[in-house]
Amino acid sequence: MLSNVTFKVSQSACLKDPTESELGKRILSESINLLDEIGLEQFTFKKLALAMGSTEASVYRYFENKHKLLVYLVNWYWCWLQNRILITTYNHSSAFFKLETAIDLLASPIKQDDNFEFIDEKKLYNIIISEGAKVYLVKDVDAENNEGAFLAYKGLCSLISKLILNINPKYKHSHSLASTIIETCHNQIFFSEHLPRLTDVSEDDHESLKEFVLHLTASTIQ
Amino acid sequence: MLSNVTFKVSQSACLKDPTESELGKRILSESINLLDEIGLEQFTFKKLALAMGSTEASVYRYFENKHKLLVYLVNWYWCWLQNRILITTYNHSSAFFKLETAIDLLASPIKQDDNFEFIDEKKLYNIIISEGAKVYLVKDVDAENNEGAFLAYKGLCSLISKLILNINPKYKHSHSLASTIIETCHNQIFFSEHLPRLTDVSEDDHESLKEFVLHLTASTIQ
Amino acid sequence: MLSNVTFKVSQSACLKDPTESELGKRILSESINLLDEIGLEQFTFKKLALAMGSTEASVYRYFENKHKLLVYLVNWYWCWLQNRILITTYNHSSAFFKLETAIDLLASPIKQDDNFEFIDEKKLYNIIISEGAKVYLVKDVDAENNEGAFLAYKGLCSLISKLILNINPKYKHSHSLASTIIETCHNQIFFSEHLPRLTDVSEDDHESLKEFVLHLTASTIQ
Amino acid sequence: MLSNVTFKVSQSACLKDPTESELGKRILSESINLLDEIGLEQFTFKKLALAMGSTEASVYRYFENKHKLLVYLVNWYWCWLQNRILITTYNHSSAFFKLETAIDLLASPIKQDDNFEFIDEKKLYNIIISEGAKVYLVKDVDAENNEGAFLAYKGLCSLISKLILNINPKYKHSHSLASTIIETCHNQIFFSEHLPRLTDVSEDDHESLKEFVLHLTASTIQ
DNA sequence: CATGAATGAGGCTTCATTCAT
DNA sequence: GATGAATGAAGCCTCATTCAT
Repeated sequence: MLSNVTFKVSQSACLKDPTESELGKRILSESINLLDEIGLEQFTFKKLALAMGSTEASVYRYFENKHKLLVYLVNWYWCWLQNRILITTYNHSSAFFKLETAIDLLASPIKQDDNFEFIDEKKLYNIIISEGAKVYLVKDVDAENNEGAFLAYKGLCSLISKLILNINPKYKHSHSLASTIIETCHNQIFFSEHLPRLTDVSEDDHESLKEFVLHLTASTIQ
Repeated sequence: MLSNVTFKVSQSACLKDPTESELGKRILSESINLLDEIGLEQFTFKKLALAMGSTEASVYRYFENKHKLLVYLVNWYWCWLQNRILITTYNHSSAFFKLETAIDLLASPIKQDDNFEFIDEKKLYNIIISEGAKVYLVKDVDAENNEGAFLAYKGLCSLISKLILNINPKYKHSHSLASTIIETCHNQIFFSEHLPRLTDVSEDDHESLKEFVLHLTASTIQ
Repeated sequence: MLSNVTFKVSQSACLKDPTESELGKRILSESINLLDEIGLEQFTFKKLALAMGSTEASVYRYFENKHKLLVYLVNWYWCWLQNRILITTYNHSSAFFKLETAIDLLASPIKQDDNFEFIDEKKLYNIIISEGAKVYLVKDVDAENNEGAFLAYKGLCSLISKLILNINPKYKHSHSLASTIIETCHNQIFFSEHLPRLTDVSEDDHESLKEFVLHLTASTIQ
Repeated sequence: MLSNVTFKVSQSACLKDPTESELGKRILSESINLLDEIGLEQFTFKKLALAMGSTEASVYRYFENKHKLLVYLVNWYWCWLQNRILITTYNHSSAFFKLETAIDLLASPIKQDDNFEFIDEKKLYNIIISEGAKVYLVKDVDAENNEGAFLAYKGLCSLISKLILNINPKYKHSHSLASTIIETCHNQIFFSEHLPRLTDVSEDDHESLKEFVLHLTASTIQ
């Protein structure tokens, strides 16, 4: 069954694979709850450990620091999304349909996925929207990049870029457009929830967001 | 003289207007240096005070915390930009030219402006690109919004939105497109410097960035 | 009055001169109590702050870490001793008497000195004996040496070395003998208290220690 | 064969004889490497386990803590040295030659000894010089003494003391002189490497060190 | 016997802030 | 108004140790 396809998140973000132990999975699920609730700035391993009924030291066995933990979660999302796009478009040949599917998935909350019962997809989507950009907006982005922290993002971007080029092989800015599509989907949702005067999208109106991004994309590629 | 047009940054971000004292101006100029150098996460009032040859207590007279200081600086940029767009397009009637001018200004480093000798515009532009989004990607964005922290961003967005509507009064997503233009300009520069596989723009190739954004904008509006 | 002669301990060991504030003096006197009581390994700034009724943060304003604090105290001793030797031998011309005086002072507990009411000289002497060598027996001894951490020891050693050369200008190992005298005095007291089979000196029998060291010194120089 | 003479290090320092298993020998050899490299303060069982490719728990089966491990290594040195002195002087009758041999061995790096291929003698000698005193300069020296932690040092001291008394049976401070000889040899080497103004011995000039100590010893005994 | 996982405790350090001058 | 000193709280991290296999 295709939906059973699984994936490995880059191990560079963690010291020990959290999906391979009960404690590790609890770290993931509780950190998603806590990040969603209090945000990255207020999030600490001490609070996480308290919420989990464990200790900071135990968390440190899995993740060097909270930034690495966020990198892991965001990578999980990027991997999951790329996977989803591939699965959903598997039997289709229309490049346009594939691109539409990608935008659809980007603009909608993560579908609950029973393969990952330790991930609350709705909350993780909120984290992506509110904290996602912070994985790269840091001073040592270059060092982290060298460690492969953004390979999944690049993979996703490359996938979308190829769909764009399938539609119009002569389009010059396929990578830029791909990353713009990704960032815009998340940004516009954030704005719709918190700064409505920066968007025309209403809160939870994912259809409208999709329409905006799809029209922008289609127009740009011609 | 038009170039003498000045502006007031929203006072909600600061306890005391930093432009009205020598110390205040030194806080602004040194914090720009330091933020550019070490980034927001590593930036503290202690380090700032040390760099200034002053004390933390003195900084606290002007800004409640480092986040408010960043809000002040980013607001300064938004005000300055809106101002620049207005000045540069003052004598022109073409809506398209005006929009092109806005994109040009967004995609280029801030021009050194002798009215603000305490601002190093090149460094501030770097800060906008690397740290700008962090002013709103916080848990208490709604509270800050109520205090008016983002009025300047909304003003800028509204200005661009109107230019869009001047060109095509029927376009449905003028605000979304406006904020997308703004965010994309900054994002693509960041990617060009740190994550080149997410963009087609080369480092410092502002012309190429402009071309991408302008084409995207024009295509989208029709 | 000669006995009023004072001195400044090298400031490289501290961030802020502890003798110039009440808090600083309390740090010195309480750290002497605590180091004497529990030893360097068990000593922490947290315990010191607790004993002082203050906070770790306050201690950190004066000393970077416990090692620097020990360096300060040991330097204080070396300065005090050199001073004492100079004062006590001021009016004398016999080099041999001077050397005898130096050994006498090295082999005896520090005399209570009213110029430094915040120093418990008896306890500081215990610290010198038990912890003194640890100021240089560390991996970054070379870096600390460059910062001048051992200038006072070198000064003391140089003083004794000169006394040796006054007695026998042809003696080849005056510096080695000087440092041997210093270290031996402290070592033998430690052994007399804890490992009596390594010494012939009985506990608190400073006369016997003096006799041993003086005889060794005199014989060696001839 | 005399050179095959072996010895047992006091078992009080360890929970399980490290020389009787492969893992135990690797603990010894890797801890010598690591102590030489980073010093006792920075040394932890975690780092040791990492360097060995083993786990902290495994190390704990052999040694209670890093201090006990150091005690073991230093005792090994003391036993080895006493052994060496005995072997080297076995066929000789001159007490003076024997004392000279002892000083020679104390003042020189440990000779590589093929009976102990898991001991890097050069590095162990460095550890003795830099960390040796720390085995007794601790608060619970008396308790450790009762457990027999310093029997080997006392044995070595007693041996040298007897050589001294062989030369001059009336000398009053043979134990003090013996411990002074031992400590001075190590101290002067440390000074020659790190604090040259405290010694006349040049780095690696073991001949000069021997000359100094031998002259001091001979003069003192008469 | 050896190991991998987990943890309680505490170390060191800095932050953000207040107080007194 | 500006500053220097002090501090409470908390962050981040590591250590030493135990447990279960």
